[in-house]
Amino acid sequence: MKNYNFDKILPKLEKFVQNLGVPVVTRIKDRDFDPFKILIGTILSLRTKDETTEEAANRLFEVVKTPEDLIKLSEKDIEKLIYPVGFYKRKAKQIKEVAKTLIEKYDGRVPNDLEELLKLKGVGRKTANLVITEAFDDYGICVDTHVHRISNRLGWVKTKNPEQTEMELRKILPKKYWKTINPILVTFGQNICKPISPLCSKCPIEPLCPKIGVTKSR
DNA sequence: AAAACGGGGGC
DNA sequence: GCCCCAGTTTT
Repeated sequence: MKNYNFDKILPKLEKFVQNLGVPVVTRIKDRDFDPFKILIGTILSLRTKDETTEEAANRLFEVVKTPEDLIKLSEKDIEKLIYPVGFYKRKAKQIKEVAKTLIEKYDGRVPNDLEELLKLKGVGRKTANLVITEAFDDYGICVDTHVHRISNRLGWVKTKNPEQTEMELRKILPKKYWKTINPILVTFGQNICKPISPLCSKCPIEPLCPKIGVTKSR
């Protein structure tokens, strides 16, 4: 059995990011733990900065509380509400279609099921797993580019895309870390273990890191 | 000035 | 597997 050092690394990183002086990224602020708002907010957040997402989500949710509210709006109206986010035209179309599907197939509710979530337009593995962990407090592993990159650098996995990373982590990562690995590694990845020129000299787990694929500079 | 960026869809 | 998307920040 390979020694992944999860119990050495993850608790240490969790403490480290908590003491960084920046908020630990959760990607979900206060959405009243409403699965619908969490799902829609997550779609809006794709490839978009947190503050921008928040601005758009707050505007949208002032008007829209339920899938029924959302399908009443035209795509143009939705575009205006969510405007600052990237891909706003596509996202406006997607979230309206998601709302329609929720009403037609799921009685207006968000399913707590990975496969069902993945059927929704605009929902991929990252979004679906985030909804499962955040909205339902259930077991999922949300693999974004940070989790993917760092899992490879640390030698936990040897994969070339996030889906493969998720599948490998499902086999090797203790369940107690499934929910927290994303916020921990995202915050760590933004501040220390960056894609290019990572700050290894400031890294608390540097001695444990084989630095696979780490590029000092371009 | 390029490239990257907190993915996902369509092909 | 490859290409596109939209606007901002890094390099």
